[in-house]
Amino acid sequence: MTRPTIRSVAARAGVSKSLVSLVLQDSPKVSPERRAAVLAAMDELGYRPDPTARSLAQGRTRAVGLVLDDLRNPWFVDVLEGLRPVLHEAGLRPVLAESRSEPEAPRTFADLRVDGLVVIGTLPDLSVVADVARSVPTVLAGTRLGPDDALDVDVVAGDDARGVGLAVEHLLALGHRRLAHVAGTGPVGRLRREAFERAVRAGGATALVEVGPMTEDTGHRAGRALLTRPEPPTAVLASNDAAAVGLLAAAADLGVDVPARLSVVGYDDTSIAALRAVALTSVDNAAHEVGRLAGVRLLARLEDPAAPADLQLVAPRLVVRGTTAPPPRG
Amino acid sequence: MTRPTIRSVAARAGVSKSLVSLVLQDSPKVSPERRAAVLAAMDELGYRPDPTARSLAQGRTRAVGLVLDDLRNPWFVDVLEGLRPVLHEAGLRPVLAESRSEPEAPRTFADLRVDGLVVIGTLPDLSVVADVARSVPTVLAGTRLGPDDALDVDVVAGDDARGVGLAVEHLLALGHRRLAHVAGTGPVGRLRREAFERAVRAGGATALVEVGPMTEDTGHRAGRALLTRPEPPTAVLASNDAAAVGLLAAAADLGVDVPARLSVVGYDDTSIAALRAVALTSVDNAAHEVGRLAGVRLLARLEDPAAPADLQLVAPRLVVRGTTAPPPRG
DNA sequence: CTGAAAGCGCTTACAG
DNA sequence: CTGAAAGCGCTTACAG
Repeated sequence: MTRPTIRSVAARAGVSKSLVSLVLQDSPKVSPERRAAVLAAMDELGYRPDPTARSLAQGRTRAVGLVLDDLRNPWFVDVLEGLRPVLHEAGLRPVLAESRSEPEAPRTFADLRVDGLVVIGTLPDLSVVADVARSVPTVLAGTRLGPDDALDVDVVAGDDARGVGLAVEHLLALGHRRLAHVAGTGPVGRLRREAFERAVRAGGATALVEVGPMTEDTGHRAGRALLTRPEPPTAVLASNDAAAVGLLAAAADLGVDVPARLSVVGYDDTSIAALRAVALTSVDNAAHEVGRLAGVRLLARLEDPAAPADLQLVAPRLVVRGTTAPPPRG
Repeated sequence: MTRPTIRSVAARAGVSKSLVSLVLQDSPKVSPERRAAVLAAMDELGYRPDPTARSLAQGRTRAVGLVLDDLRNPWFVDVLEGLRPVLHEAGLRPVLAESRSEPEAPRTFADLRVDGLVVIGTLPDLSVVADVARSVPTVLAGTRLGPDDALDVDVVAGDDARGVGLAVEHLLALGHRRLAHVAGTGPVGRLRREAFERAVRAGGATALVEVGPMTEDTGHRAGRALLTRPEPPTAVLASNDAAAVGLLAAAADLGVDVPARLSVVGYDDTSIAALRAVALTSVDNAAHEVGRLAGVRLLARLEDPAAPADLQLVAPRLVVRGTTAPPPRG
């Protein structure tokens, strides 16, 4: 009971092997009668084409490698959700890898002969990607290139300058005059930080900055540092939601009431922000849309590999919840 | 500038095509000198074997399909982390799919000719898996078979009866006498619920039960229902951490202090439980170990497809944090 | 230990 | 519209 092949289908339908192949490819050169006969034979035998053989013959796998740094970050999953339907519709099948546990993932994908590569979020090191991008069409989603990245690829990302601007404007409008930022590292961290300082300065307010990896722990540590200053800030913008949650914990530790005495804003609007017990005001970075556009971009790139690399920014949106309020009086 | 193949490598090394193939397979039949020559040629040409061609010739893909229901549930990611290294060491490459967004994933994997399949966590419907498991070696990780599942496959899961027992014993030891459980659906939900009722009864205490899908929302709703009863419980065990977080939110809404007036225990000990702002007492379901053992089980199954199906239970562990305490006096 | 040949299951020109 | 042939890049007996 070996698997049926085009050979057995052809025999059963009383046609040649290549006719079966043409039917598989929906070729218009096949008469309706023969097509019906072949389809019937396929059905009777339970035939399913072997993608391995097809890939070898066609020289393309119809697979797209998706690399993200950390499956635990729900933001990545949002991007994935926007991306997946686009690939699916194009008959491409996503294959996922987490670079944190498999740093060589982009190269592995290249060896697998994927048709394209999408890198989601900021990777600690882009050099492997730079290498692979020379032979595989590649799109970066939800991250930005740094000045040192020798990489000429399409990029789709949230407009961080605007997102930070929205958050700062919200806080300024509430009346805050001492604002702090827990900044992340990497190109995105730098962009957000610069936008923060620019926006706060433009509002004539004071900007404090703490820096660290975008984790709960960083937020907690930064929170303690900021809140024990002689003149603590009345509002903090975190580099992401995890850091914001750390800030909230630090405030709780120190008996600082949020939002009465401290306003906190997160970034990315992940599911953690929406938890009732957290209710974090956060910048929705349009992850879903970033994913969708990255997919569209990759398809365009597959069509026209020679087109110049493109940078596309998606407008973010501020989601106001329970952690922001006017500063305490006096 | 076409990719190098064994053909070009052979030409460069001055040997035959098949000799190159033998080197690729680490065959002991190759003389050290020739092997060195071939390896040098590969290196000079930057040769990487084509896995597509290899799969077609060998009739195996060395890929393992991993199906999970929801990438957002961090518990799944923990299982993945335990599983991945085992597969990696065996030269198998994991391919991930989320059944929530791709219900046909198991069948897709079968069409791709994966060598094996691991189903992680509870799927809403196992019928597709049952179908695929007939032709593809399959292991279920972190879920249990229901009485109606016509499926004869290996299962590796946390020992839910024991885990629930640990939680209930903890609460009884603290002095609680009115315990509630927010039960989930499916085989796992049923197991946990039965274990809860058994353990509470054995302790001579009163057991209340609310049922619903394992979400924050269910926890929130159940919390309101339980806490507004004439005689509310003093402790609640949730079916998972998400539901427990919903419970915490309901308690906060109603001004019920946790843990002074209500103890809450979660299940799975996900990263949410460990957040400082949550500090949830939870049952560590040994997700990592479940993943590891599922991998080991799959390898054994690939070795011996005829072996009888096996059920393996992993001992859970209670992680006590800040949401449990003795009941209020009086 | 080595080399020539057939084959894995499909697709792709190419001649009818 | 159809059929016979070659080829995708490997592996696998098989004869030397």
